[in-house]
Amino acid sequence: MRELEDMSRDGIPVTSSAELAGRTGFTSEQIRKDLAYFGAFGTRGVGYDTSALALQIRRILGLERGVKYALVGAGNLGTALARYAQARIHDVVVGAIFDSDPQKVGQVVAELVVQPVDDLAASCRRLGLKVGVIAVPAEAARSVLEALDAGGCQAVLNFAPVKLSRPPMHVQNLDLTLELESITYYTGARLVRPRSGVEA
Amino acid sequence: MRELEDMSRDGIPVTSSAELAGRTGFTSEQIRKDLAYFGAFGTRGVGYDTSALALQIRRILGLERGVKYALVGAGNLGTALARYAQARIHDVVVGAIFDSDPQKVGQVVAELVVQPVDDLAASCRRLGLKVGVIAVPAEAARSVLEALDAGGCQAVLNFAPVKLSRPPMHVQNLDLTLELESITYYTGARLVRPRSGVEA
DNA sequence: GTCTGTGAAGCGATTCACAGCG
DNA sequence: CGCTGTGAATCGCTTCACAGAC
Repeated sequence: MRELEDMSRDGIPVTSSAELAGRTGFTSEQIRKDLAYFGAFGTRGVGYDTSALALQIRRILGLERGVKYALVGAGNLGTALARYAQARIHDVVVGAIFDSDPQKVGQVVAELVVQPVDDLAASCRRLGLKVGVIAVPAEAARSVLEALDAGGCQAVLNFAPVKLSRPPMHVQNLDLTLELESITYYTGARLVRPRSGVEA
Repeated sequence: MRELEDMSRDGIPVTSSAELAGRTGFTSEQIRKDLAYFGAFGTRGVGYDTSALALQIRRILGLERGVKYALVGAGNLGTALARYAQARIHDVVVGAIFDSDPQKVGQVVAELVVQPVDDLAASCRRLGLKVGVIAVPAEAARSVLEALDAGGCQAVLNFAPVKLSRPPMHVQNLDLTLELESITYYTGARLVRPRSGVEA
């Protein structure tokens, strides 16, 4: 979607799955197959209309009407996420920020006043927030998830280093500490050798 | 590894793949298979020694001798990562922080003085840093990767919203904006319906 | 001729199922 | 008897290859 929008902005009206492949690192078949799950968006013998396809993907992702999410945790990571998103993305935007620390409540982060976590569920309902982002310590994560559920959130991105799950919600766990710890595996001096072709 | 260390700390000396499965959300076969790639660490009929297995995994990941990494970008995300890691993880630790902004250079973040990016390659070599973390804007990411390569880094975690790759380095791309944008897909009101069983 | 959309083949990863060992 | 370690079966995703549309 990003490449398509870049191309459209640069005045390139049409592209092919092969060109997109070159720009994204996926294969052309992969791109065609993925699109096929949702419909047929190209013209045989020609390719894809960059702006039209970008729009379709926006629609598929549900980004049409700018999504607002509940950001829980106004610590370092939470603040980074709020500012980051505010600066870079236009379609996904922080709708409200929450924190349990009375010191943080009332402060302004990314143009929003930090709310007490106790209001989380109620605020989500009132503002109609369907997406939550958890950026709190591991211990607090589970209860935050429950509050988001109670507030009617359907999708959650969890940055706390615990694997959370709560059907039928969609919970995406993104553990940065894990990421940092596993990357070291790819450091040259291997101390334990895998038995066969690992190395993915 | 984390569960094992928790259990060991809590005085649980032995566990089974089934118990680990329950605690982690993986299946027991998955756990056994994964371990099998690297050797045989359990005792049939008994299970695994929690502390011994944790140690083996540490060794496999190369976490034995605390890894230090080069953190490039002392912005919001970079700062969050530095403090985050400093507080939570003990085995993976920031070795040096770099930024291109003269205003930031010289400032202290997570007990380290921010260095100019121009010194990146040289500092990596001097300090023997093999892991790099990129937390700079998209435009600057590619040149940072090149500098890390020149500095002898072998594994890189890239937070900039561009897909980077540079064999034979191992580059892990972790695009938070992408993560934020895709999570919205799982929001109830689906506007485009997938053709078959998507929904992974 | 070009490039999409898609059945069919291929392949790696997960799951099954059980032999082997304590 | 319990639980690991592992070949075999299965599954689903990726790649191939080509018919169909322009």
